[in-house]
Amino acid sequence: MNEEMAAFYEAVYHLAARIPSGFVVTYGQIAWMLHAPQWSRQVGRAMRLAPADRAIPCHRVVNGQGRTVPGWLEQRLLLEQEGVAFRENGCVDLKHYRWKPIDGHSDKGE
DNA sequence: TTCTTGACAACAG
DNA sequence: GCTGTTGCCAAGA
Repeated sequence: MNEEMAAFYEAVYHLAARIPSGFVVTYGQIAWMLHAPQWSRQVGRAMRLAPADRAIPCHRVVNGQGRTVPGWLEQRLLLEQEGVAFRENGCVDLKHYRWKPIDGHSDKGE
């Protein structure tokens, strides 16, 4: 664990803590925001190591395919309570619930 | 020290 | 659109 890694983890926690209710973000997007798209896996690892002291809504973080964490059914329930709709296959509509810290209403494409 | 695993993303079928 | 395989980087045994 280097200082850079620790800073990356802190950035992940800080960003995840900014996720509003009713919206979700992907691991890859978080890594992309931190200028480290190759560290998408480390984002997921940071979430698993997410300390309760930060009160991080890690349940609002899903993978790029919109699928929830296998083995963690509670995540789906929590998101449903937030207002996020799930498909029959268990995937989330990232097209409608993907949170953007830079812009949160434009979805026309660019 | 090396090998295996993992809350993933991207590409192929 | 969904499932399966490959590659990335770090942590654990």
